[in-house]
Amino acid sequence: MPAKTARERARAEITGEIKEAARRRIAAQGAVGLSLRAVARDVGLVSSAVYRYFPSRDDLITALLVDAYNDIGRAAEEALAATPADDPAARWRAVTRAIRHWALAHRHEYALLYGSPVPGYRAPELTIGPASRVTGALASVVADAARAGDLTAGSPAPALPPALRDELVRVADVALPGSPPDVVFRALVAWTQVFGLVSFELFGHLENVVEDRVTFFDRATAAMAGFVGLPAG
Amino acid sequence: MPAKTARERARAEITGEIKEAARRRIAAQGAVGLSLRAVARDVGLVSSAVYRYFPSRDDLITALLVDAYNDIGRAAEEALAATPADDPAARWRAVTRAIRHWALAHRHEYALLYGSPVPGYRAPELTIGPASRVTGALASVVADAARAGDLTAGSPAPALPPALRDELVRVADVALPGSPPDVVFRALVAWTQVFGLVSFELFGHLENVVEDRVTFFDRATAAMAGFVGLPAG
DNA sequence: ATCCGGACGAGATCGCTGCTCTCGGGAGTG
DNA sequence: CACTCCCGAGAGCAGCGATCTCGTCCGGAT
Repeated sequence: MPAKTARERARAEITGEIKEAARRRIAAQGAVGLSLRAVARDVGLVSSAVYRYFPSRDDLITALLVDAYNDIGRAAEEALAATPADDPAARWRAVTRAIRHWALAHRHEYALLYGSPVPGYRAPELTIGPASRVTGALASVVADAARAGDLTAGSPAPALPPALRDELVRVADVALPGSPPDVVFRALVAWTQVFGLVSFELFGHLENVVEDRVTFFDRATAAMAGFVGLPAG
Repeated sequence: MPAKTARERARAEITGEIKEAARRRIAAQGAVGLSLRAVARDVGLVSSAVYRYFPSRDDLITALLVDAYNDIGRAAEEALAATPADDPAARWRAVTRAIRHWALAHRHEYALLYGSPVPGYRAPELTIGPASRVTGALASVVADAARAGDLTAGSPAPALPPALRDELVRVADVALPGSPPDVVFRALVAWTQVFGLVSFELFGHLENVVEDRVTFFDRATAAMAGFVGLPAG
């Protein structure tokens, strides 16, 4: 099957060059400032030629979006794989740290993924797979600990409303198999906290508030790990 | 001093019309799609005339940014004022609910404030005042409870590193007077959680995860109120 | 009452953008 | 060898932000 014709190879190569040039321009000026004509100039093409490879500017951005989701997802998964399985709190910190690290190294791509959505732009279905890789890495930390019976019982929370409870059971089925709704709930809260914190740091809302970002982030994620009930190894 | 000349009145009025038209267009298509020429057409001006009122498109956006910060800040403060002072947990929920409510009613303006910053655009100093109103409302809930000695002691956290501790003391001085560093730390974590959750909901990251957003949000903020140590009245 | 400076709106213009269409050449297929 | 189809170039369109010039008219000072 990989009997590629010369045409196919050339096409794949130029597609890659276009994406690479677009990535560089996004890193420099952000996604909203991405100019298809500038990308074309970078790769030595005339602007109309780029349309042979991407039907529109949005499709080019979508391709980069998928790549970025896979990239941060892979970073999270690698961090997970590199951390001993018997220390759930350390695993949580490792994954969240990997997320922050990737975000700092790819500010504009992170903004593309988790910042304001482009108005009128609806993320195609094919993005949800790659998008869930990061979340899956975070979820597996909690799910693994829950399955192993390692979670410390949280402070007794008031019972969740039945409707929400049912929803969380459904979430557990796909993302945190074996976790009770209460754990799913806490995991979701911690999940939003992580990205809220990273976004605040990247988008400048921590300016004049916290300067030692590394320490603060580590402490915050550790605290949220405690909130979820992940025991320190 | 308010002896406005006809010119000044006309100028203020047209400035307001331009901002109002721009607000409408932002509500419709978001800030990145804001076209100065379209705004000019809306108010019956030629595009170059708008430059008599705003030196550039960015300055127009900045004006709207300040208005939006003040708007969400006022919403938060009003929610605070309308809630009995003796129930810290309820006050926290009220303020966070007001934030979410405003965000849902002004999606694109919220995205302008808390989404991806416009690349190359540096928020002028004059935005930081209005920007801190929301944060101030949230902070005062915690600070008031702390001053009143109402905070339940959190689970014993490991001592904060001295450098971070000093920073948090400084933060307490300006935003949470009378609160110990540990409380400031928890408040900051809860703060990022609130905006992380709102942003995730607005930017579509809760799609296919949680559908009953209202209940989930209320439970999440209640849980974070507990995390901070705010007692239920 | 007159006069002059400054504010203001219109219009033209520049360089840029995303996107479409047409044309010509060359590579792969029969 | 002939045919098809892919691909790049180029021209062109409408729209954009921004600048400049040119009349006009308002308002305060003389």
